[in-house]
Amino acid sequence: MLEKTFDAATVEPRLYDEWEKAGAFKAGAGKKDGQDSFSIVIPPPNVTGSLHMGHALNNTLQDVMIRYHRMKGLDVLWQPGMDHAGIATQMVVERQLAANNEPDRRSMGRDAFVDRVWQWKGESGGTIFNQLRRLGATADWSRERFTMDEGLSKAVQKVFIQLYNEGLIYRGKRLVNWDPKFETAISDLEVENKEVDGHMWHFKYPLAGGETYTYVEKDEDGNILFTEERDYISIATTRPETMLGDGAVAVHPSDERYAPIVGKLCEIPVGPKEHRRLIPIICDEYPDPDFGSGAVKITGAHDFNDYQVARRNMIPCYRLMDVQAGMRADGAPYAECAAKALEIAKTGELPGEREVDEINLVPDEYRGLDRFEARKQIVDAINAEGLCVFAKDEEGNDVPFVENKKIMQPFGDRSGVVIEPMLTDQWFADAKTLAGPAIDSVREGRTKFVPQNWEKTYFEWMENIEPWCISRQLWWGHRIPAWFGPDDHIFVAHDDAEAAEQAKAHYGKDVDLKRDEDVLDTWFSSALWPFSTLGWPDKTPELERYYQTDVLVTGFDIIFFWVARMMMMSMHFMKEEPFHTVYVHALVRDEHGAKMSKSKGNVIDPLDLVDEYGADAVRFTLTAMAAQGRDIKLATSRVAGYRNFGTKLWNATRFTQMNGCERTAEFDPSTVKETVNQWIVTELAKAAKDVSDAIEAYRFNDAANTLYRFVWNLYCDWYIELSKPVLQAEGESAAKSETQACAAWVLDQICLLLHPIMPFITEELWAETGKTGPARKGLLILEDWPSYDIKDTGAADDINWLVDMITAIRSIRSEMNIKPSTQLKLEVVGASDETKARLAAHDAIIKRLARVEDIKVSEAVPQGSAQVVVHEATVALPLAGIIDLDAEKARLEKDLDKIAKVAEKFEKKLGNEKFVANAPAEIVEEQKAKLAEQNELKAKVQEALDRILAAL
RNA sequence: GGGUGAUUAGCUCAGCUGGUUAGAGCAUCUCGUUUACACCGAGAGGGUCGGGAGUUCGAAUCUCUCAUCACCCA
Repeated sequence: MLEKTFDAATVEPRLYDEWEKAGAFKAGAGKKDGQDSFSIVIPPPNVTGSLHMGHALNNTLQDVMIRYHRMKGLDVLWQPGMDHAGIATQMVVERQLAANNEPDRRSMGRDAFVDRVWQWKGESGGTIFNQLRRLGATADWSRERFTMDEGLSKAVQKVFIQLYNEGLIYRGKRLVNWDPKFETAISDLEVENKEVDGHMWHFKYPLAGGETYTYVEKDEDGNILFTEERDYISIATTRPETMLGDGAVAVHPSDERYAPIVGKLCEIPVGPKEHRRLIPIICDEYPDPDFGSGAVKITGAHDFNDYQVARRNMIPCYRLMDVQAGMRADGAPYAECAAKALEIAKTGELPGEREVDEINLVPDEYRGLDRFEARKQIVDAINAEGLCVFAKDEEGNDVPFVENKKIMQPFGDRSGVVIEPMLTDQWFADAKTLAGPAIDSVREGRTKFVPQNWEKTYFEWMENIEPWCISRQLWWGHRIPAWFGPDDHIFVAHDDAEAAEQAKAHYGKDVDLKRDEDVLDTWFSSALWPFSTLGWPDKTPELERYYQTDVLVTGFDIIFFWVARMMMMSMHFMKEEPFHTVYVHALVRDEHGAKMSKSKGNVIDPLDLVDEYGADAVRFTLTAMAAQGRDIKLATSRVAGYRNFGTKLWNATRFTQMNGCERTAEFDPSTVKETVNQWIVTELAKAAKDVSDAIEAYRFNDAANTLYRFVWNLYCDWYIELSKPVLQAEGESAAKSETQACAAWVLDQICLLLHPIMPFITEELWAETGKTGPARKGLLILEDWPSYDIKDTGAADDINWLVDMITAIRSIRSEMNIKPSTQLKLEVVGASDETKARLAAHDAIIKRLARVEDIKVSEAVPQGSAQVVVHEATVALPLAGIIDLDAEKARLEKDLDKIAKVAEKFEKKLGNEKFVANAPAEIVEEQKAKLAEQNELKAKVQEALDRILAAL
């Protein structure tokens, strides 16, 4: 006999072990001959990561599909693995070194540090997989891959070399997002733009040689508002320290105010007086004439917009900062550099990227300062010189004009420090070219997004894709297979020897080569995931069998990271999409819809939920809430509710055990005789089809809700209750043994259907109910997904009538305050032959469930009865002297009112000529039938009311 | 500023291609040891589907518009 409740905490680990021992997670476990494959590659979690709700949802849905398809007999592979997370992992290990007072990364050297990272990985990496096991995830752990393992590294190398040789990877000096804490380039997806309090300073850039012009401001109609003779142009900036690197001042071509001075030079109002730099005033579409003064300083090396302007207009980009975002302290003294810059400004001739980069325009006194300290000093210096724009304070004094305003500032999502746009040498992949086929795949429907609207986001991003900066200045990652000759000529090769060979051919002699220090972006290796994990570049049977994979399951916040990159690389190297479907699920938020974050303290740890409610409840909750196109607001009450659902099923099984419901080998659902049994098997077949359809259509919530309804509302609330009179009758009968077998059989089917979502409790019940009756083949996890050939015998009509009858009597009892213990007598008036037959057939059930001791068919309603209309018949409860006639009158009136309202709706509809003329005939018929039904009901209730009125 | 999505019972949400008497769970109220289950059962109350306009015989569902909120990108 079962315990009263399911003990998830002890059962779950035991079952997980059994599954694993049975080899149930292995690729192809339980596959049927001739069946196709079904494969999913896990979106690789980060080796430093631990399980959060997003993972829980993501992996639950994958596991539901995996378990479902495995049961369907497909050759299933769920390929697990992790990525090496360059920055995050390096950060974790560096922190650990610091905490242990060990030498830092630089003092221990690259090789020792990388060894140390591997050591860390061996000890602490991948905790997330143990957490996924607790959720019941059935990935094929024996095939776990890691982006840094040998095979995947080989794939990365091959891809890099091939793309380089195809001209799709190149090296160049570009503006990239620079993280000064980690001292590496990062992708713009790793940058978080946040609104912070900032300042906007307004400064005067004096015109060269003391020139003046008439500054005129006009309103929309051309009326002059303000005129002033000026010897400067006014600039607004939020970053005064970058003024040192200005290459120009730009104004909009349509801006008449500055038309007189376009093409002239102006002076940057900072630095030693004798070396003030002159820069040109140019026209460009970029400045917004209505914003600030309408004039914008152009600092190509430190701002993405300025960079574009600089490139368009041949303006030099002067780098001002070092790798830690301190002001540069290298190179020639300021005087020398400033002179070179002045020369460039005057001639307009742009030297090479390298030469420009050697010019350090940071004045000597600011060299080596932190950028924020430099900012402060520069502002002070300009103000002291009176080259700021002035405003009046409250007392009418002139004060420097500084606006306090919100500005968007980029932060590194890992480091949390302000990201600096920085001109550096990096490797780039030609994402635009690679994106082409990937865009076509989706446009031509070879890969579909579910829900479809995410296609738009995908296109948006892919069509505006920028060159992908793939190099990182880190030590942990795939080192770029490129060597530099003495003249910086690049040799891309598989190893030193090959590079040396290439160099020898190039130079005609042996030379010293220096290998590139940089590693590749983690996403470069993740992009290969769908095929590299299957063994590419080798031609493995796995690749043959499981590529293309079926579906990628991911959150929308990560479409760019995973989907886009996997699509690009797969199309290029495999010539086939990595997956035919991308299922994009929601973000899990807290119950009020706020994003879960550590700082808010509203994080729900999925493992805490598993501890408290069991993995099945957590899985069911996430599945039931995974409606397409909506965020999940997770309330723990919901999880508790689904835990209760599991207990309900558990206890239903317990009931069947107590009532001799054993499985029998010969039970055949298509030949059951009892109406109740016919009904439940028909409903089961319907539910099973709905569940299959829902899972295949990625409508996971529908699958969960269908099961919930079937198990609780149909099987437990009605089937079991309706079966009780038969099951608990004395002695043996055909009806009893059929019902016993049927109840057990349906329970088996429930276990099968529910297993993908609630694997543990169903497996446990499967074992429990397997202790009697025919022996089980094995574990539930490897059982066959059911399908049924059960014809509808129309039993549902009968049962619906029965349910209506019982509910009506219960309702009346409750409303008339009849004690539950009171046994009533029932008189049914105006019953059709069918109703009479049903009354006879279900006599015992009605008596039991409605607590009635006697049922008879009568000609007339007895005086002083409570009455309720069930279909065509009036059910009278003779309660003369007991019932409150006024209350009964009120009840019937209320009823009547309700019916009248409904009837009115139909009448109105049918009274509309246009409706009758235009609506499909079947709809009109349906409405007519409904109206007739309501009218009939109304008449009966009216009669009942009349009888009460007569008795009053 | 651009984009996307949301707005349905007190709360969290279903409601797919327009035809339901607008549903569920939780919460609420009343009743209940009818021995599978109080992590339960029975019954009940509760919504002019964010506002407005339109298309249509018919709109929670389609269109427009406004409002509020959220997220993404500038």
